[in-house]
Amino acid sequence: MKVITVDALEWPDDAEPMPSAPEKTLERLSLYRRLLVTIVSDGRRHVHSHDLASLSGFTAAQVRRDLMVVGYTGNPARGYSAEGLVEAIGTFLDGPEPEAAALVGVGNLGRAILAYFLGRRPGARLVAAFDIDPAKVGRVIQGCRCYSIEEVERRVHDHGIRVGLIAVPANAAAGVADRLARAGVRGLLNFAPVPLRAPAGVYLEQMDMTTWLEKVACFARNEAIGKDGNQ
Amino acid sequence: MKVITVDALEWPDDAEPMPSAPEKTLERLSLYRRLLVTIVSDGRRHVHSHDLASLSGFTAAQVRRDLMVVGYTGNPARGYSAEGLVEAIGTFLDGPEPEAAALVGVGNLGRAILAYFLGRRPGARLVAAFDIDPAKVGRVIQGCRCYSIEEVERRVHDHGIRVGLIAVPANAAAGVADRLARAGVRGLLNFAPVPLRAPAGVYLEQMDMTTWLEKVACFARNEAIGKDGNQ
DNA sequence: GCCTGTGAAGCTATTCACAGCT
DNA sequence: AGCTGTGAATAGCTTCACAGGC
Repeated sequence: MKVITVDALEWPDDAEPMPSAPEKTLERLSLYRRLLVTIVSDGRRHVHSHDLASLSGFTAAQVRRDLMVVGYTGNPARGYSAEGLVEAIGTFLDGPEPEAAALVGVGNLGRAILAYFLGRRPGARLVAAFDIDPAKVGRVIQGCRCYSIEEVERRVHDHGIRVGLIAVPANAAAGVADRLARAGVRGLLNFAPVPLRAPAGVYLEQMDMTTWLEKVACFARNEAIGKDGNQ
Repeated sequence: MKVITVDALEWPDDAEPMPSAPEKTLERLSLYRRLLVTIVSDGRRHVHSHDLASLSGFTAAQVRRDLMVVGYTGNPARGYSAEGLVEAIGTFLDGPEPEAAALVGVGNLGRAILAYFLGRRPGARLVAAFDIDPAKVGRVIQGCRCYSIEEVERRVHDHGIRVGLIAVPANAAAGVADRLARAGVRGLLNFAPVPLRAPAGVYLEQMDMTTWLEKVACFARNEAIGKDGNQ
């Protein structure tokens, strides 16, 4: 539905209590937060939009726009409180508490993913991993307990998992996506090299490395310009 | 620079012999190609835009627009020749021959990346891997020979490598990006969990898993709608 | 003076809709 | 009847530019 008056401009009608924003904005917010965390741990108390801009590679205007959607308001003299912003972005992105997530497929890629998130504490915690290989079941791999895929429904329910990462071979991916969706997962990150059709009501993000590689190769070939790479 | 007449609309002025297109289009083309390859190997000779649409999850109009930029023209009765399209997209994306690419960092993630591309033949071939760990140097890992990072300049030059994949720890990433750029690489795919500033003239793609996870988590929390996930 | 917050303008991307072909 | 190719319309995103505050 269209928005009519200037002041109702904020969210499209259906009066959700909690926020939502353009995908791109969400992505940038996620990055700002991480930059801010390091700023805070460096002992700085305040940041200006152009600080975040130069750290992130976006423009200052863009940064301010993005911060508008989280509703955190700075101060012309001092800028934004770094800590305050981290918290504001946190409640915006994560809500009251970070989501629980599960990884399916503990092969090469799966282990790399676990290692990647080990020690980081993003807006989601990897609380369980699943695999069919009995040799992996029961072990703790990169700090994450591995269960049999057969337990997926029960554990998704018990842990309140709403996010699933798929890192299984191509031919198994669609089945896993379905099974996760049926178990109650609402968001999927697919690392398998096949395009998945998102089950109804679940948000699907495709991690398509082949596409990215080909895109970069294409730009590399044609006098690369774009994104940050100026000129 | 602006484009003036209707018929000059094709490419912005500076008369490059070879193509260029919006990033998003490139991404979709890459996917179409892979879908087409499986269509061809299933023995089908022709496809319609809506076939590609339903396989890829985009709209038929979108597919046709994208194919416009590669300049391949179909036929109202039969649609597009599947083989012809694969080839047309191939020459558009890859040019005369696929780019040579190098991976830096053969840890968990690096190995997973090698495994991922092993056997696939996308628009770039992984022809060399580099690491500082002497234990890895000289070995062949997932079908790819591993060299000392010290050889990077020489090998990049010798193999004509123009694409680099960075899979080193966060603190080493910026240095590696610089070194690759200085050695002549024109496109970078960064898997390290830090935002890199692209060296002048090189195209940089950030593989930011944390961002993606947080985005998916955010949508999962908020009655997920978006992308494909209908309703 | 330099910063934030934000309407308004400018771009880019997607979708519509239809002429032309078979 | 159903498809492609494509101008025109729409929607979405980013940048500009400036009012208002310290």
